[in-house]
Amino acid sequence: MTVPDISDYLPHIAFDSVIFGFSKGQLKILLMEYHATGWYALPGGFVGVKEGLNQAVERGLKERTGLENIYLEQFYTFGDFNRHGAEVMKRILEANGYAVNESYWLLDRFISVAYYALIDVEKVTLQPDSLSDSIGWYPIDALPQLIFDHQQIVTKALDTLRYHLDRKLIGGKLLPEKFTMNDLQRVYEAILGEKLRRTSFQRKLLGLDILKRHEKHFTGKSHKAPYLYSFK
Amino acid sequence: MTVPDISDYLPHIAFDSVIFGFSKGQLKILLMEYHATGWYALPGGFVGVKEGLNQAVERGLKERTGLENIYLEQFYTFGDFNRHGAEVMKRILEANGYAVNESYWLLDRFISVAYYALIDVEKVTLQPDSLSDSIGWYPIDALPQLIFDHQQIVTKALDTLRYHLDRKLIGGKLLPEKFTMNDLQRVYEAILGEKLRRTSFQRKLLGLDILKRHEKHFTGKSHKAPYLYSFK
DNA sequence: CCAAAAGTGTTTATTCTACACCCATGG
DNA sequence: CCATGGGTGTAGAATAAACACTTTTGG
Repeated sequence: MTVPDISDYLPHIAFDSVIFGFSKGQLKILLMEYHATGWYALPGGFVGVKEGLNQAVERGLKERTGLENIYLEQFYTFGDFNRHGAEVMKRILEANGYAVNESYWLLDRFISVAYYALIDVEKVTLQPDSLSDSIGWYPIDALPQLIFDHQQIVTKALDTLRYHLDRKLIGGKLLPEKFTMNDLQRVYEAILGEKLRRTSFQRKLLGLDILKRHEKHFTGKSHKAPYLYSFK
Repeated sequence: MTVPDISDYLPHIAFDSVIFGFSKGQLKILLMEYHATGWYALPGGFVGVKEGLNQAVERGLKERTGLENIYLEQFYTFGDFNRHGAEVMKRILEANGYAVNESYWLLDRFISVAYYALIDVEKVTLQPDSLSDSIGWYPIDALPQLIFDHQQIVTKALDTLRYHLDRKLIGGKLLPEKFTMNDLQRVYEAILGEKLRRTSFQRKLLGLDILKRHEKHFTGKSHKAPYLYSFK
């Protein structure tokens, strides 16, 4: 079995994606589980020699989720010398049946550009890569142990997401096109990790003048039907 | 004359620094002028094969300014495929007396991690690199034309600096240890590009409880002597 | 005593918060 | 007509802005 070839990619440069989704009231991210090792990692990839960095990340995201044109934001580049772990990567490759020698490129030191993405979980069709036997959603507050510095990357992604939440008005990117105010509030609460007051939240978001009100959404429950909203 | 050798550095990876300073009421940045070409560029460099990314940038900053332990913040990684310009780099190298062939590493495509730094201009001793005949301060609103995408990098650095100004309380990093409230206000005005109200500014900054008041500063002018302040 | 600039007090405006109240819905 | 959750009105609190006033300094 031949090992993946480097010649098409820039050496020492990688990207990692923290892909956020929201379901069952929880904020979750996508993780890959590597064959036979029980190790988890962020979905990532490499940059083609004639490919733009952002394009590479978009390509990687499409390969894993099938989605295009999704909200994507670069937030930090991790470049510590000791952030890689050659022995970890070697175990992963060997568990996949590759025989690698010490100079194999995947064992090298990598600088990784990290992005976070916000997607509607209903729209994705998950697709593992060749080294992983599964890809799935894990709640942000109950993640398995991650390889390398990926936990640190997740933490920084979450910090950045919270930081951007009120400034870039991105809360709705985790929901379908139309949603109720209560849906949106639960997204905000999951991201911020705290309860918000219903009336204040409603007033604040309506005051921003970024929501368009649509028809009412009848659930069959015995109470007033909420309006559906979308972002302008 | 031999050309610089790549073997000690990671290929295709660079960093660029937008080094801000404040003097004569203006916000300025450091630029290098390349020999014989009349071209200007941000000070930058490359990452040693066994060197951390942040350490590389700190090293580069020390080489150009003599300063250590300065405020430094990574803000974006530029990775478009067409951001480099091999013909520009070739002209620069040739103007320095290097004969380079088409496959020379400095002509390759680079991904560049950009940082901004805030320094006290009084503390620096400027030092050009081997390809430049000068390094100097240029007001942010009257920059010469820059090579590659360096103007875009500067613009994004300034956006980020404005964005961080109130959140990270970094205005004072551009001033000496002790300064008057008026000094600080002029820094804020230069960064934001707008006039601020004296009394509101004073109250706001004192209200943040981050300033320590010292002795009065007598200038010999016929008015009340202002207090000196430092950051806690 | 005057002009200039620094520092502070006070009033006003604005924004946020809390709570109350009313509305719609299905059982 | 009741319970439940959704939407809005309003009063109070907190914050921010605007303006006036006082203080200090050297000529």
